[in-house]
Amino acid sequence: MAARDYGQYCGVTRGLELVGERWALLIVRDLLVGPRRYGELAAGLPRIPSNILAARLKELQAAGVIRRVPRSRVIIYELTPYGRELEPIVLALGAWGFKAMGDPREDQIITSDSMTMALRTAFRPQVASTLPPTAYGAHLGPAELLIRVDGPTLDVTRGDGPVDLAFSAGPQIRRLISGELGPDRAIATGVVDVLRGPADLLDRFARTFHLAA
Amino acid sequence: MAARDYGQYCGVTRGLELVGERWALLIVRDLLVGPRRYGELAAGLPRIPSNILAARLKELQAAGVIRRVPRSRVIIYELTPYGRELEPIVLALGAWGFKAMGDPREDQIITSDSMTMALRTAFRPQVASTLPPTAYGAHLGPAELLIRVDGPTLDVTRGDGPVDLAFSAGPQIRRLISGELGPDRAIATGVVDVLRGPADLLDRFARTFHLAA
DNA sequence: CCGGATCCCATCCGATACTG
DNA sequence: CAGTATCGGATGGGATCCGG
Repeated sequence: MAARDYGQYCGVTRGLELVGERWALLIVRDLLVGPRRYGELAAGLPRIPSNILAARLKELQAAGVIRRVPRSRVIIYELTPYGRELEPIVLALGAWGFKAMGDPREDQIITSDSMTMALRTAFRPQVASTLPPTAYGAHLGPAELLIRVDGPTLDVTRGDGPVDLAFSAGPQIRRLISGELGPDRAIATGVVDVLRGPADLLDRFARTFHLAA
Repeated sequence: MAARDYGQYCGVTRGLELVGERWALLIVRDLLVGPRRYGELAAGLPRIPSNILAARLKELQAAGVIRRVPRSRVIIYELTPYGRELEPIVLALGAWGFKAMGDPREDQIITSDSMTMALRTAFRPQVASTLPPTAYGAHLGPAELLIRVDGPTLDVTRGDGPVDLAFSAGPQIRRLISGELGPDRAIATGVVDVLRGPADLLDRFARTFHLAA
């Protein structure tokens, strides 16, 4: 343990010792969406070697950040209350990193958990409160998300359901979230493809989810 | 660059690519206190190898987080506005890590920059507003800090000056900040040693600086 | 000195293969 | 499905060296 330790008695160094290793905070990010099985985590982090995932899970468990729960023949990993306290930090880091996102590269993928957290980051509860409850079905690359906004509360789940507006988009949806592209231009340029429902609901979506770039 | 890249198009991964490397966020932490020279950074991060420090400075510079400023024969590193936006994240991570700090080990040191940031994390402006302006001189291991509280504003600098209360303490001061130890018991047990001024001002200090454990 | 660059070794990570 | 085992290459740690 002395090797990876920073040798300082300081809250920041302690925090980094617990979740500063490569991949660790991304595991936390995905677990913030919900409990996950080993294979689900591996699928959501496609480039993580399995030995690293196994090692991180053990370390995070030893650090009291996550818990390994055997549940009816399968093993589930979930955040402890202490681990859940990382949520504002992960969201803030996501908002900070969002500003440095350029255009997507060919080899960069979108996962449903990362998009879910991005939506939570971009969600503006006070704006949403002024708008009628709305359900969106977003097909974002391989992820199919059901986004339900009701007043100041947001609920994002995987899968399908009844929606007011269904659309598909690629990584370029960032430009809609950042306001770089208006909803109408997003549709005109093909960044967003409306599948079902009135296209002007995309404006409501863009006002509900916004992140500075 | 493809090696250390996470392969996802996501704000969190982007943020981690910029400041997620080992030591990077600690360099940011120290620069949040103020601009620093190479040697000052090296002194504040005693276990960092010089090649790593040099490499991180270049990477952070390329990432737009810090700036290298030649100033009258010496080179100064300082945060860019974008880098300064990391402050709430570093403070939040420090508060989170604070909860996982046990008792200090022999080989763990305290630096003045890390203590300065810890004080900023623990500072409670709304409490301080109700108290008279106060200057503290804190001798924390090798760090001598001049802590000036005036209403909701906090100013921490290195060095000496006129103070209302001067005290010295070691790493155990964490137990005072966390409330685990009351001011009187902190003095009685020798955790805090009052050097000058009325000892009851330590109570004011403890109310001004508090962090949950 | 200050601000690094270089070298060498230990450790960690990534890719793939394998197992209960 | 949930991990271990293994191995080459990348990265970090520590010491030393160099140019201004």
